[in-house]
Amino acid sequence: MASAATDLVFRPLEGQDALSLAEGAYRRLRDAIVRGELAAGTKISERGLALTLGISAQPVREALRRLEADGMVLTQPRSGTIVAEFGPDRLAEMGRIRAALEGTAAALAAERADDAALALMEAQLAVMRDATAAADTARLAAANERFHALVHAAAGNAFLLRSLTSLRAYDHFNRVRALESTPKELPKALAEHEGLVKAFRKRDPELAEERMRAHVIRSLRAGGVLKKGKK
Amino acid sequence: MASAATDLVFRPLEGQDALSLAEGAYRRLRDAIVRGELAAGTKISERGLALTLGISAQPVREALRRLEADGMVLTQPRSGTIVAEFGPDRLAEMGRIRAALEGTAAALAAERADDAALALMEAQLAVMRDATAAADTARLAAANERFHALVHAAAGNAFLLRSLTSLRAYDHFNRVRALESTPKELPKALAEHEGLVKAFRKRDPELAEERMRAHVIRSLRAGGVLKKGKK
DNA sequence: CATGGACAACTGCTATAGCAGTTGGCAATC
DNA sequence: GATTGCCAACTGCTATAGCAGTTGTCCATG
Repeated sequence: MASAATDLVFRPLEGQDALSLAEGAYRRLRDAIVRGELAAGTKISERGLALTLGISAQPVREALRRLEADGMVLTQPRSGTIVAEFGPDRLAEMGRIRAALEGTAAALAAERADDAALALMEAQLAVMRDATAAADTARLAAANERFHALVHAAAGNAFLLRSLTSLRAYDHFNRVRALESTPKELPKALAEHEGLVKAFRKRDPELAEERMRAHVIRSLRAGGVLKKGKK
Repeated sequence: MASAATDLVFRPLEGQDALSLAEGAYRRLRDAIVRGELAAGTKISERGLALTLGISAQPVREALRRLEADGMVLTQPRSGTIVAEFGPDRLAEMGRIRAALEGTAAALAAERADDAALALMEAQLAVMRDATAAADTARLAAANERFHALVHAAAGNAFLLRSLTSLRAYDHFNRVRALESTPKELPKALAEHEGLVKAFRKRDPELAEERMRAHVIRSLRAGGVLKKGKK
């Protein structure tokens, strides 16, 4: 019998297809997991998945190792790999980890971002102002993503970039929800982003770190990932 | 001609040898890099390294992917892999990232550590008290390592554990240095550890996070990784 | 001497095959 | 009926071979 994942219909990868098969398999699997198409506890077989995806077992294995590092699957050596669970507690953990790392990234960005990078951020701010005024949540979400990516790039640390990219996936659970939750949420987030860039302009790492941290935590609360009472 | 890494003599792996070849290759390479035996910019070939280690190319490749995630090597697709550089700036970055993640781990540990885990930590504290009194830096370093590992385990997050384990490797650059630097350093670190456990006992995540963060940052300053003036 | 251009020797990446543990069920035994 | 041992069908892991890009060198050409 083939793996339980065999039945799954994976959505094709959009955008550039020049990716390696391992990278493609990683993204497909990651997306399938966060979308709930692969329930927690589902057994995953390297061979079975390779058959489903129409590729060899090696790239699949590589993808699974990355997912394991991301905390999305658990591998028992010589036994099997299963999809990890994503209860509220775990999502809250990942959110707090992300807040800490985003804060560090902001601190580094405040020290290093050059004028070109800051200009790009401000360009995204302009887009976000428009989208906020128009209440265009889809456009806003995209601009928000690009803004944070610019900060990560400005930080200029490979480990940090990689970690934050991995953590971003967990955000899919509540991203749209957070933006649509409250009418007050949109302008509040915009103001925080603007304050962030001001901190960058002032070259104030500590201020930038604290603001980014607070921003992420508050947005997580708005999405219900973090409880109101707790830090 | 074989790779430049071929000449290297790798130290055998101590302890358990039941590890997978990929895991073994990862540790060997990581240690060789942090020890400076593989200079920055050194070209690494999957095949060449496999030949040197006497294993196949697949485990080597897997090790290199992990090292890339750790920020220790850079891989240009279809071109080559080289050892990354570790200037003072980069080490400072990694230290700040580690401080942030250790802080989050401490916060989670404060919420979840049960009596058994706390007892284990206090057992390590006792060892550290002895070692500090005897100025036995080697014993102290080992106990210190175990103590932090206990905190990471108590946090109970796979991603966090993996990340901190990776970051720990960077600490090799200055670990011994930090402990031997000042006579005042040892008792100071001990006091901080004790304060940390008290915060755990009080179930105060915010206090634990702040104390852990301050502890890591101060120890990094003692080792010269972070400048005195900066955060 | 400077300049392309092709070829050979790399590189990372993927496919196939087979090894060695682990697991679960079925049959023989108590 | 409960228990134990065994065997077949898995599992992740590793080895070998070959693909497809990239790179540098050497020779022909201007």
